[in-house]
Amino acid sequence: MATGRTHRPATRSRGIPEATVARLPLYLRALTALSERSVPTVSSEELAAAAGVNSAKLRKDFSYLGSYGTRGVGYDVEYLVYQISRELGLTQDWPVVIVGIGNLGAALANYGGFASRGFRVAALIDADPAMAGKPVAGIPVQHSDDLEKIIEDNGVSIGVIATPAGAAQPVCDRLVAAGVTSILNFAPTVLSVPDGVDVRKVDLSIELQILAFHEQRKAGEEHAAADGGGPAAATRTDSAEQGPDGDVPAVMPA
Amino acid sequence: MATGRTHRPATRSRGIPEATVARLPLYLRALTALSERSVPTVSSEELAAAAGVNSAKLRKDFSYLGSYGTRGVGYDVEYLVYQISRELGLTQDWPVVIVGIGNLGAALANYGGFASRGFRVAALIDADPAMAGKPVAGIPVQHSDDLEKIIEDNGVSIGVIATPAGAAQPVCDRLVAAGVTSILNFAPTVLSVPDGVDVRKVDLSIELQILAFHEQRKAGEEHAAADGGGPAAATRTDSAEQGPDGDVPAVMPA
DNA sequence: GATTGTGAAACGCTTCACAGCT
DNA sequence: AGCTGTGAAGCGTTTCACAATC
Repeated sequence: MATGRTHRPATRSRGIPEATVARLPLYLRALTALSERSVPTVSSEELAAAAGVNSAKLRKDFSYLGSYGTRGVGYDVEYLVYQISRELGLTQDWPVVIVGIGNLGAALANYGGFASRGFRVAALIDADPAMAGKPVAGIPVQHSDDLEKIIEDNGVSIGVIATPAGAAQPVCDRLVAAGVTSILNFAPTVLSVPDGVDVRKVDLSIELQILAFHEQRKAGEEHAAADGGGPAAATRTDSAEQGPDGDVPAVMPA
Repeated sequence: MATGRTHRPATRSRGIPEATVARLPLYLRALTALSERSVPTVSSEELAAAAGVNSAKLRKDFSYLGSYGTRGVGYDVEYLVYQISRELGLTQDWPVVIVGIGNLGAALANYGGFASRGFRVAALIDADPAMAGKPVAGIPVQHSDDLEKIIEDNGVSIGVIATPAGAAQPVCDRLVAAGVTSILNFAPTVLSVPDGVDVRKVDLSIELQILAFHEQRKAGEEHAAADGGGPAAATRTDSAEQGPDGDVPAVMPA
């Protein structure tokens, strides 16, 4: 029994808040860009602007990782890249399978951002026999009959589902049964998974609907725009938050 | 003058919390499925399970929209579908342009979830002259030289950016200059936009990195799994949250 | 008896503001 | 003088628990 916590108090893994975890990849991207330009150090202010968050939040986030900065100076770029990579588990190689090689699956297979972050597309899987053997992004597509074997042979623990909605749950079940414990779901369905499996989902249509909501509001609000006067109008909001990142990611501890 | 709030107290548009707005599409999807099966009413418990949230949250969410349920009975499915659609602005037609017709852009163009939700792909735009005229998802690709004209002619206010990272900001600037006020960004960059423009972003690699973080933790935690005994092990977590939905969407009021 | 709608408590995240270090 | 690291306050969200309603 040990601690006896049945449904986990909330997902804060070893003291790092989920909201912070969700931003680490953002910082990492900004830092990588700085690193490529051979910038040696950054202040929280500069890095925050590059990542699109505010500096107090960034400093608080980093404080959960440890004291990696130098007061009066800033953060060492290379050192931070390493620390964040390590924290995210990107110093190791993650074999990933993509199931469902339609337009989206192909796009994912071709996406450069994976390889550069420690993710390796170990296999592409599709249910269509006509696809079998056909190379996509230089990787031959394999038939879904062999899904279990592929997972086991490659030691895959992360699976990406890019199938139509109807196929997602069966595919998910097979992935999990074969040993996958993290799933990124692009199919517009709620997946049921056993305890210990994490699911994250990306739903393209949902994002558009949220935009439509705000867009609709704008149309019905032709006043605040006109009365503030002209001057401070077209200023860019460089450091504002954007997108579904100020997450409460709710990674399903399941 | 009016209220005099300069930088918006936080993005709660007309009393509906952002977190709630982000879940409305989820409820809508579940309700649509029930509607297709001709289910007349649902309880908060049932609908919550179908949407992957808990029922208290769902009831609270609906309470912001009004009192649309009947105590002792539940919610009328058709009525709720209508109310949520209206709230999200989906009863009107939203012309959308997709810029960058690579693998991802093509996948988006072919994605069925748009059309069924009031979104209409008004145009596909790409910078490659070789693509011009080529039909993708039945829509001929147009050259980006004509971007401004396309936006204006079609009255487009929502743009989707699926270009490489380097092209995203220039494309964004042109979209905004031409009148687009909501942007869904798939390029791995932070976009700067003027006030009044909303940006949401979807970053495939970030989602995987978050999964990797949790995956790494699992590997170093071989104890809670083994000692709880066998019985209650393989139970499905049907109603748990999943993915980046328990959002604080942080739609950039910009 | 069942189920909604909602105050109030609990929780986690963000922001402030400044002490502490270089 | 400059910038980090962080307690404490402020806010928004979730959850609880029960009165109101059918």
